[in-house]
Amino acid sequence: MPVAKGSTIDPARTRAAILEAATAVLYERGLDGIGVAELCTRIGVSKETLYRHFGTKEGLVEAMLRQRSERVVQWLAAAAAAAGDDPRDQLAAVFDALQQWYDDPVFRGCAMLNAAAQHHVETVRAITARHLDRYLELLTGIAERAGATDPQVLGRQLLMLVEGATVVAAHHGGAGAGEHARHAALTLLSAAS
Amino acid sequence: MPVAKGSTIDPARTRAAILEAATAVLYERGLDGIGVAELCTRIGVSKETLYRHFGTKEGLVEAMLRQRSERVVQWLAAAAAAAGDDPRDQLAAVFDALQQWYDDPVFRGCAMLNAAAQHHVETVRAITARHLDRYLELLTGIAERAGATDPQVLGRQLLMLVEGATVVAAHHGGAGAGEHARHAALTLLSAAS
DNA sequence: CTCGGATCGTACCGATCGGTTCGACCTTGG
DNA sequence: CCAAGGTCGAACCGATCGGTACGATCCGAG
Repeated sequence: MPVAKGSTIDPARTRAAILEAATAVLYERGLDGIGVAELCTRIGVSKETLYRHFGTKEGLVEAMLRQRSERVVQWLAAAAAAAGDDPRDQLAAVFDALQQWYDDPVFRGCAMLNAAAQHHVETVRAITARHLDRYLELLTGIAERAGATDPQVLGRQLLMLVEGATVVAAHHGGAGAGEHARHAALTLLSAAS
Repeated sequence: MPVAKGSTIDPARTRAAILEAATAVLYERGLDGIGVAELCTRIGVSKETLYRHFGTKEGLVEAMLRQRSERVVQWLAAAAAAAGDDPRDQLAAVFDALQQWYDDPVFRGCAMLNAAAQHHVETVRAITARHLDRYLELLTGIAERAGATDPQVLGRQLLMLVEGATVVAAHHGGAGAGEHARHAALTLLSAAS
């Protein structure tokens, strides 16, 4: 479906639609795995329009990574919040949500880590670092509420489990990865409080 | 330093030297972050020589990933073996070795994972999967010798910790990552036996 | 009804890509 | 001492890259 014909009611809508469609394609093919020309035909938009909205391919990539990071973190936070007040339930809910993600046929690992692995550009690496920051914040919060002796350290260990589970799921098969990681996380949580 | 002048005593030596030098450059710059021409000048070899030995840039990448995977796994296995007979000591030694790696200024994450994140080629993904297999084998062996109830599951959880620690160290700062992961690993090992 | 702007499609740009070829050189084995 | 072959450096190839320019089209606001 073409993004728009002629003038669109709202240019911002066009930008959002491009971002949405480009995210899917770039995640599937890799940032350097598809050229701007083919990308444009795939998402049904002209190069001129894309470049007016994002200036540069890098600009598009950055906008997409920012949006994606935002969404993923909020999604996990929501899953935790929906699990009730018990920090253990919240932690379990995070890994259950991750397992859901791993089971998605289009799952190809963490988009931010994939991007940082290929683009050594500073802004991309900064977005990835910020992404891990927000993960860490979420997990440290759970550790604190669970009364961990050292919530900072436990949070970081849980972050490693989250990222490790994602890596293993992406490159070694995702079946049961979330469950195994959840079990390990709860063990660490028990031992640390 | 040029790899050789005129005919070399041993063409295999040339190939090994190219592999060695190319590995460092490609790891630093990313597989697609440098062209074959610049790569050749950087490592002091002509394109013709490189192409005769590896046929293709992909061929070079695959050879380099295979060698690298081999070395990393054997290095970790050696570190574990050198720690004595106690499985706990062996596990701790693995994470101490990892911390050493994280502290290396040229550390840029796991080369296999980085490669798999950008090249969707099947052979590259296969090398990465095989790499994780060997990691898993090492860790499961430790879990078995430690008398874990379910060595397969514990091995996979330890694999997640290893990969997670590497990801965090690469993208979020490596200080203390190995120690935190080691502590978590020993906690899991205790809880599982 | 007209005007301004968002869009399309296409052609085009210079640069770089991976890969090939060739003549000259050097070294080693016979 | 000479032939064989590994190597170099540079030229060269077609393809593709990210990015720009332009005329045509369409739509909404006045």
